[in-house]
Amino acid sequence: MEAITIKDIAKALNLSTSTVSRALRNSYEINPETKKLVLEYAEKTNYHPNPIALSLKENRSKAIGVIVPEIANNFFSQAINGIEAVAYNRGYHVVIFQSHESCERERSNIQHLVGRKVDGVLISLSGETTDVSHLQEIQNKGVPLVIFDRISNKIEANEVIADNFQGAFQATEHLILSGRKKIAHITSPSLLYTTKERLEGYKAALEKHGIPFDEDLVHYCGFAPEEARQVIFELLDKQKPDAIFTASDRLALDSFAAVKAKGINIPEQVAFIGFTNLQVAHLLDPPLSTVVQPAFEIGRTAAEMLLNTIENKQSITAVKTIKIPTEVNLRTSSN
Amino acid sequence: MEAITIKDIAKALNLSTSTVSRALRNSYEINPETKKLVLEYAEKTNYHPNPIALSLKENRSKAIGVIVPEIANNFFSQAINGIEAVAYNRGYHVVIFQSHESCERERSNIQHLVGRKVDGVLISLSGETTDVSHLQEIQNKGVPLVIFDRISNKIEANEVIADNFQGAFQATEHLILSGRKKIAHITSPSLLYTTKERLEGYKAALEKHGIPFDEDLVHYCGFAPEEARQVIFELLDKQKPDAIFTASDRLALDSFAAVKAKGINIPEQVAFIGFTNLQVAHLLDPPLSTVVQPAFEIGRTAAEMLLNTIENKQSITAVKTIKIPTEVNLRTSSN
DNA sequence: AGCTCTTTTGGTAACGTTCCCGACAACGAT
DNA sequence: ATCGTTGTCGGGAACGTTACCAAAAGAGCT
Repeated sequence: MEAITIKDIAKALNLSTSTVSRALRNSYEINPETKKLVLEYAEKTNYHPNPIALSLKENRSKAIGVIVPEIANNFFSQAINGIEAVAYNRGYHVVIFQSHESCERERSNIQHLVGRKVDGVLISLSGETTDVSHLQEIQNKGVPLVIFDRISNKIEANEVIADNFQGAFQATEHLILSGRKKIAHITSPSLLYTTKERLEGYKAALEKHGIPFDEDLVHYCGFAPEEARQVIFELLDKQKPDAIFTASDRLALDSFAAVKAKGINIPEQVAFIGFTNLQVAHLLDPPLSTVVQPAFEIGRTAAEMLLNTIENKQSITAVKTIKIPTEVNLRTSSN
Repeated sequence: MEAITIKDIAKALNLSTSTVSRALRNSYEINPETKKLVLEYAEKTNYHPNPIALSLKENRSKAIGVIVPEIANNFFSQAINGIEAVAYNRGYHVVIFQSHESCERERSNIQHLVGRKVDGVLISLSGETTDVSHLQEIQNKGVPLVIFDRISNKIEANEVIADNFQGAFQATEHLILSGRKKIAHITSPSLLYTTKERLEGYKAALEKHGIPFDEDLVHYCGFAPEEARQVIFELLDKQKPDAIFTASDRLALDSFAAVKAKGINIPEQVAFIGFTNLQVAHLLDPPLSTVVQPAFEIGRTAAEMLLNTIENKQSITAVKTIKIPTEVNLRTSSN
């Protein structure tokens, strides 16, 4: 039950492999009758060209690679759906890998993808990644690359991001306008690009409304499961904020749960707003205000950018960054 | 900036390709000095063997393929994490594909995977898949295969599933014991294996407690976004159930939202329990009772099974089905 | 000296495909 | 009749790697 090859067809029809090859590609220099013969035989025997042999010869694969930290994260799975939507329409397969927030895994994934000659790579950096030499390397090799959401300023590449500053600014300003003064910000590791942008938005809103920035109200959380809980507990005991603004899907949930576990009323005692793509936000108790990133559209845009550079509709040298607006959904949790 | 090959090394060191190849594989029949020379040069030039060439030659790839309907579904992303955990430890890459509940996409993904010579395939069937000839085909070709969660009785293969019957039975019985009599069951398309099993569990619980089975209380929902909402609205108007038991992640959420949108109190007017792996169940309003599938463990078990057959620690012919217990988490929504 | 036996290396085919080059008719034009 | 042209086809190399079969040289033996 081995797969049939071009050689098998050639032998069966008493032709040469080159003739068969050309017949299958519908070359003009093949006799229509021969062509028909070959095509019919191929159809009958369920012939499929061996993509590996093709990749070896042509150094391409009609597939693009996607590396995200964690598909269980709503933002990323939605972004992937955006990516698949355009890739599929344009005839590309999408190969999905997770870095699990590990730089080593990320490097290994990159290795695997370029080794297998994907035509391009879409990546959102792991929370551990500071050194981006692996990206620089594939870029030097000429592999088209687009970084989305979690980008890095250590490398010049095509990028697609949400307007994190705007989202954070709006969220914070909303909390201020609803009368809150001690607004805590629970956020991701400080080296992430998104972390910085959101922090800036947060600061800018404070400044605009004359509220002094208090370092003790900002807490960076790693990816350990219990970390956010601890941080929130401590925060509620010591700084006693009257509002909490969290970055990231994961932190929003963990923090939300922690505040409730402490028996603190939302929004009466503490207002809450999260930077998250949770689809159940409106079903929570109380319904959670969110800053939503246009995940699907980010994925779509990034994939379009990548495919355009792959197909040379877009020059590789002129890198650019596309910023997509975020959306604020106000619900009960923030008044 | 092209990748370096064995030929390049051979030329540079004035050796034959076969010698270089053997030196790199640390063959015993190579002079230690030559070996050292080659290894050092390879290290220096950052040589990596071309996996495509290897696959072409050896018909394998040290990668396994996973096909799931939708990674945005918690159950599947958790299962994938289980799969990756064992695959990574055993030196395999995991290539993830989504069928988006489309049989055609599923077939295309299968094609791509076997074409690219993955060493085995893990799959959970799309909601549309009735004809499993594509699976039969790859099984005939000798590609190791494990089906998990959404299995099919039209093909004999290694399978890993949750104990859907038990979960549904327990959920239904719990609703009965808490005094409910008109228990609706909102479930997935009837052709899915999980649908049938859960329905059987539901029926069995009814029967045990002498409640007649009412066909009108069972509703099958497709994958359209608004479908569950419509079904719930109609159900609440006509049959007026005093409890709802839903299958699947998606249906639990959509139904839950629909009931709330109708202004019906949970659990006072209608008790609610869902078959779901939602991580936020305890944060909902009211906290949602759930039957939880051991997603991670299902993935882990399936991957182990697959890798064992790949590495011939397990015979291909003796197929078996592993069933893993579900867990019931009772919360406010069901009293 | 002639023989076999190791040790170490090289050459080549093969995996499946495409592409370049050339071969060989048949044909019309000079 | 000779010459280019056109239409069809086959042969071979190449992509990067490994496996098999030789081959050469030296060592040790009778």
